[in-house]
Amino acid sequence: MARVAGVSQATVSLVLGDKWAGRVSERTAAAVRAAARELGYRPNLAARSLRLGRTRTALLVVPALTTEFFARVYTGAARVAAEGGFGVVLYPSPEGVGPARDPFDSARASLDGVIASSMAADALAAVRGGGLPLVMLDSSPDETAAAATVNLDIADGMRQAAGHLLGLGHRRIAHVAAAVDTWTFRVRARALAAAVGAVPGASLHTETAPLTVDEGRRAAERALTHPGPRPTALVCDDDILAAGACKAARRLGLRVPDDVSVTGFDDLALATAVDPELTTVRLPAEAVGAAGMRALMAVLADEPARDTSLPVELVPRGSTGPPPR
Amino acid sequence: MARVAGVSQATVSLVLGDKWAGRVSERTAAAVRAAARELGYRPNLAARSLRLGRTRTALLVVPALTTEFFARVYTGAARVAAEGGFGVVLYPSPEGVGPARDPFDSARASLDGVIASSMAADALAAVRGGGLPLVMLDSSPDETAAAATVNLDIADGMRQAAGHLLGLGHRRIAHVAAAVDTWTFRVRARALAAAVGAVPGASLHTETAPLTVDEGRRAAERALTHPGPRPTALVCDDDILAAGACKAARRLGLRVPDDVSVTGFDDLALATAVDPELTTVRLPAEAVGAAGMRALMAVLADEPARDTSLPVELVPRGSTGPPPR
DNA sequence: TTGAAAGCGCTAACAC
DNA sequence: GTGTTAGCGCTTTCAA
Repeated sequence: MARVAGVSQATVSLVLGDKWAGRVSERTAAAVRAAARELGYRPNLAARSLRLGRTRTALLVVPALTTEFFARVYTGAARVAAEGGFGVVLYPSPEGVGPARDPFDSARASLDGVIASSMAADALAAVRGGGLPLVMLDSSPDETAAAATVNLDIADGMRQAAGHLLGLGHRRIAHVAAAVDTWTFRVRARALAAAVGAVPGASLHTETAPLTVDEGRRAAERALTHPGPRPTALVCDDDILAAGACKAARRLGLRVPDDVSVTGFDDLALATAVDPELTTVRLPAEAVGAAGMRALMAVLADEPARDTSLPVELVPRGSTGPPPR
Repeated sequence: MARVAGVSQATVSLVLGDKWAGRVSERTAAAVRAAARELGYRPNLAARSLRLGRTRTALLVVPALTTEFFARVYTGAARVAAEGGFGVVLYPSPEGVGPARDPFDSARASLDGVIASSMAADALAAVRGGGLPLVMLDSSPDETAAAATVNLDIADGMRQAAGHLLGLGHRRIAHVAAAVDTWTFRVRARALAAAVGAVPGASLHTETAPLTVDEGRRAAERALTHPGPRPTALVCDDDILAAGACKAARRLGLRVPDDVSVTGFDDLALATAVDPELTTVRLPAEAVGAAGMRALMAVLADEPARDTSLPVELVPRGSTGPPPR
């Protein structure tokens, strides 16, 4: 552009790169900017990346975007990235995008770093060995390969949910657990077991289900029709399962929360779309994405990226109440 | 890489680019591939883009990903893109990602083309004038700026929904309409009015609401408490609004579908998460994204990209039934 | 304060 | 069949 528009060539780079401290006269700088605006000039990113060897682009590895939770993680990451002049490309693992087996190929960009959810474990193998800085989301804090981790205080969230139910007087509790072998769900199971185990006379039964409404319903039906006294509370590993659990209860002629209480996890839009609204543990999804991106940018800038832990919060709503009788 | 690993340099390009028809010996080709695998060689995309002047990257402009519908559109587009060696970057307009006002900047990539939802109209202004091939999704078919359009037969969907209710005997119908001034919603209103108007004795009342559960509930409450005989069916512009409408009915002590029928639009996961499950019009979101990407790739290849229209389908479920008495 | 020149890694035309 | 070469648009010394 420059060569035509005004004065020089390298000068343009300096001006547009805000690196003209005392190297370019105010006059020429202004001229350059004017010309740039006039021509609608956009520096060629490919050339810049080639020259710099950095792309200012991060890869976000998530298990399918169609889960609102990860869509929100993306949103948070993208916001922070944009503020820092970075971009984010997505690698939705298996089910989502089909045959794009290679993350470095699926994203048509060279990458500076990777942010990965622990739930996309299978895709992680491919990412490892890329030699790129890696930030792990919601994973075991002693994750070794990661340059930094962003964690949610999942255990505390589950303690809050359990405490809420136990405080209401529930003693027979069933866990509708996600059939996903991942740190975050293992923590939920462990924290719930610990909380229930600490209360004399309280008992816990577990059913597992893939993360769909229908499977959640089936698992909840199993829990509610299991031989022996019926549980009075269903603790579900996420809101999707909880929605299924509510349907199960209703199918069995039970009212929520009068006959059985139900709790979820995540606080998706779904939680307030169902009736009664779900008591659930709110996970700050956007904050997770934002913190992940911030951590990655810090690592890339050789700043110390300390591990982050984000608090979570129980949101009591209509799906829980005292046990019957 | 090549220079070190085996024989030459340009040869590598030919082999890895699958352009060695009768120009490279089978032996050397094999050698190159072996070396590439050994070194874990990845061609530098930035350099390739720079050389080629094309990036094999498309921009998808959507209004916020956190709507499951657009997450699915993205998934479909990404799948087709990956199959064709393309990439997709996202530009979620306003609310989603904050200050990334410039789509060409927000996506840290140079772009070959743009796929835009008509619902992201505000962002479109920025995209226009980029001089890039543009594919419009779910927009007015006589959209001029677009090189191709992918449409849903929204009008037919609404006719099916209206026909379903009218066939069940409903005559007092209320439209819970999206407060979004966009082609797709204007079509819904028009098609519904036409269908109801064609039946003697049938009447239509309209309330509008922003696309949230809560606003849907409020609008439905207004519709159900409006002076005069109560509507027996609520036709909602999407599933989110329909979920709100169900809550409204229940708050007013009305049963769904015994006292009032409710229909949605989209067939999100939400539609089967609520109880009763929503009768709704299924929009093939992934197919929209896929068709959009296919059309864009065709345009970029100078192939004739004819406009596409995708059929939609009513899915009758538990939220509709005959009117009371 | 500005310009000239090199080179990032790749592809395509051309020479051998 | 294979190697040489030029050049994509940018940033960054280095000279002027």
